[in-house]
Amino acid sequence: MKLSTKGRYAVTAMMDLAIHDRDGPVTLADISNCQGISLSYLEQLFAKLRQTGLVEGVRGPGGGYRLGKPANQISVADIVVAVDESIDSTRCKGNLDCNKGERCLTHHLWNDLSNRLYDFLDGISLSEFIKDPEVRKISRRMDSTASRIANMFPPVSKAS
Amino acid sequence: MKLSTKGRYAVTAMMDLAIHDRDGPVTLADISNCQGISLSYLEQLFAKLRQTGLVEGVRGPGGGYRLGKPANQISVADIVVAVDESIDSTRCKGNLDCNKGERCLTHHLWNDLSNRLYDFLDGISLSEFIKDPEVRKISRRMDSTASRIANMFPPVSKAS
DNA sequence: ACAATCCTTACTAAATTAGTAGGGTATTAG
DNA sequence: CTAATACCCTACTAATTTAGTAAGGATTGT
Repeated sequence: MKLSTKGRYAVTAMMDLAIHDRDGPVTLADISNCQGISLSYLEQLFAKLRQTGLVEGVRGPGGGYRLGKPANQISVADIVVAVDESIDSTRCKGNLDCNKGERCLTHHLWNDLSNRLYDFLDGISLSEFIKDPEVRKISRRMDSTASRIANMFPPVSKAS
Repeated sequence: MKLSTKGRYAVTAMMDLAIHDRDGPVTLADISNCQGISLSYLEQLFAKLRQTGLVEGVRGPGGGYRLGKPANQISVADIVVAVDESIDSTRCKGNLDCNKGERCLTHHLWNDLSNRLYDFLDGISLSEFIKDPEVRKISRRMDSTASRIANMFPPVSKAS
């Protein structure tokens, strides 16, 4: 388990997708504009997200990305793992005996913690965040302005 | 909140200190040997740990490091924050309006998550790990075999 | 056809992480 | 006192990761 800016970008981008899920696909250009990172870097991240089925690309005009699964089936851990390849937990594996085997228990402890952290993040789904009252408020305001646009690009059927 | 190998080194090192707290100070050389990282790098980490009062250096022959506070008053979050300076959460602050202010809510959401993560890690203290049954078992075995040696060479045995 | 958008690859620059080197300072056993 | 131990500090380097650039495809709605 590792958590860096890369993971943060991925998680916030996925939040964005979750919030606008009903309004049709979200373009990377929008996210790039919002988060202030380059389009290409986002494309790298989304390549991984797509490979793991977390997002689904929609090509052509009016296209973009949408969630690959329902928001309540996507956990924060899923996202972090998809983009932030995990840490190599032990260095003294096998060849080194770690001070006559006695001290290796700290690695066991770390694994313990790492698992707990994973479980914690795995218990938080994207859908939880949309329930946040403050988000609902803002989101509703958005809907009124965006729904007309959404009518021009109506909900595309799941062509897959 | 950020979590990298640096944080892992610090946390495992602190676990080591917590386990051997009764046996006197733990030397960086021992930890270096255990974790397979250089002494100098450890010294850099421990400089930060010392500055935040998480550890206490004991100089002279037989010296080393010990916990700066009782193990139950040191959380994993404390350690991670001490060595892994936190992520800069927002880029579009102030000058950039984040898509007319609408999309900035993802940053709010990230903060929300980040706080939850912090609280989670803050709720895990070092003393919890020592209670781990498997650790107690190994730790006890160590004590019995090493305590006599430890009495002759008070700090720790590094015989080979 | 055309433009919007995803998709892919290759390369580069900046930042961070990890490690080295070498000097110093405080402590204490003998 | 002296020497050994071990903390403390600064500066440098190498490796890795992060972030960005560039350029070109592929797909699809209008």
